[in-house]
Amino acid sequence: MSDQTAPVSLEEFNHRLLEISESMPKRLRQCADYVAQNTDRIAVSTVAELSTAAGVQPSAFMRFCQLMGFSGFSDMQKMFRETYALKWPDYATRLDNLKASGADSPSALLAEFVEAGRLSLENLASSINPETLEQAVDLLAHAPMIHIIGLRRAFPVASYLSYALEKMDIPAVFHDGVGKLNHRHTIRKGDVLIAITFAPYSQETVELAQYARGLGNEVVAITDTMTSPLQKLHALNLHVTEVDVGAFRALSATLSLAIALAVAIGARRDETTK
Amino acid sequence: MSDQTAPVSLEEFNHRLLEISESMPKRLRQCADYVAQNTDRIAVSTVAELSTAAGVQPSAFMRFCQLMGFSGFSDMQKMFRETYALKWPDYATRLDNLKASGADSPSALLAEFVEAGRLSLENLASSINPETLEQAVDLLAHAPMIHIIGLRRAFPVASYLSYALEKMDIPAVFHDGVGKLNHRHTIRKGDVLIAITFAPYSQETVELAQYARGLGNEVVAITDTMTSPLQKLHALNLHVTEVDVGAFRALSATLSLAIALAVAIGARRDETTK
DNA sequence: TTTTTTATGGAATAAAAATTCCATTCACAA
DNA sequence: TTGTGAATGGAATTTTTATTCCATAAAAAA
Repeated sequence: MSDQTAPVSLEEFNHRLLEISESMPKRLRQCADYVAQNTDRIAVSTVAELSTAAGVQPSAFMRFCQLMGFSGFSDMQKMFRETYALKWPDYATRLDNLKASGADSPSALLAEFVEAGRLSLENLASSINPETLEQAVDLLAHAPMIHIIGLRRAFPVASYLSYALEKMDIPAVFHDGVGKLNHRHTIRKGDVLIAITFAPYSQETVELAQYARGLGNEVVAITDTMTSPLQKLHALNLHVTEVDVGAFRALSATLSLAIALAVAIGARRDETTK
Repeated sequence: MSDQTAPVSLEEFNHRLLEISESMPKRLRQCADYVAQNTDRIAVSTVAELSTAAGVQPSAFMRFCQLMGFSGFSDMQKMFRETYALKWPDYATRLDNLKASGADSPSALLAEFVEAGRLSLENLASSINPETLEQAVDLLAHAPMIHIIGLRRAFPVASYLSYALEKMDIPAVFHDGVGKLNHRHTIRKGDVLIAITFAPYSQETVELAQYARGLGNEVVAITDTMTSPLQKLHALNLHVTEVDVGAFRALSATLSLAIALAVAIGARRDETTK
């Protein structure tokens, strides 16, 4: 079977997986990759299910189990079923555990950000107005070119938006501020600007929005309060409230909104080109 | 078998259990009691195991399953295996409202990303090992300089990390790849590199990590699977599994981890300078 | 007490799943 | 190109697990 003794814990399992997945042939590598991403499914699935999901034959999955040091699938599954009980205390308990490591330990802090993220996402789900979102998507899907600006704290959001649009082959200019170079002259009639900014509002972002508006272009704003300076410009406002942890925020909700916006634009454009 | 339709969720199951366990004969009551206390075992056990543990015959357990409204044990187990991973609570209703706007409307899409984000955060809370995180913070808090790299999809994470560290006056170099300029020579003895990359792993990130490791520097990796190439470098691995929506992911969990890491480093440094 | 209904245990059977085996394909070296 | 060994797919077989059935025991009703 195998020259090595079988892993008896998740750590050992992962270690072994890493060690040998490099040198595996194609099909077995597929198993390794699938297993690495879906470790939690092993305890509750059959070889047939797993092998199908991984895109291989049951017998190939079998060989994978043996390479991992187990006598077969059942043997491997046994390990997962046993260790599974330990990971089960539910989410609330787990958060408590993280926090328990000490009032200001890194894991307690992480737990707070996770909580804040969850709350922000819930807020987002209830506060976003489907019609406004719809309008924004419609506007952006028909724009010959989309311009994106977001600096400082909003920079990650802007860059992710650019990444997503680029992936979908949607023409977009990212006004990233590198070298203080200004790309404002790339804005043409009919183009739409996505401006992302949070208090304290960044000067450059507000100015670019004003400039675009001055040319008669539409502006979609992703911002945090109703009193944002972008409001005055009659920009189409997508309003996100993030829950802070101290002076920091995790941006979970803002990023989710951004990526949803991007994918929706992509989908809409596909429809209209058909 | 049963006049009633089978429960399709944990709530329904518990409700049913409560409702009928009163009127059950001795052995079946034993089953009900055992199941009420060990609900989590159902998905990963056989009838034989469960009936033994409950102190009854397999056939008795069988009858119990049927009384609960299932066609048999397999049918009941199926429900538990399916709900095993996804047991998100009742804000689901609000999401349903968003989805109601139409199957592929922007708000339905947003709802999916919100769900995915929440799941990812829950995964993060359970999969992060407090000790590993602690080690990473310790390492980074004592570094004379922190280097950060993360490109493509990981770029927003890297940039947010840089932003947060800068806000806290922690010396950091962001290897942002602008102009393909390479800042690798700024890495000095004792510096620590934070490398962020997800499949498909970006060449530049892996190379910088290898370079740093070659100089004898520590590397903290934020990555998605156990088979990441950074694993081989014996980097300190912080492992995040994001739930995808189609080909896209919202980065909620990764960003939360990043910001928690940054703030923890800041806090730790304040302590030690006192 | 006797009869009837209900519950129970355990063995027999059916179904499903794991595992093995072998013919075929593929990849590499000669 | 041809030969050789490794890798793969799929069907056959074995093992495990679920399910049914029925004889017996217990409880309830007559």
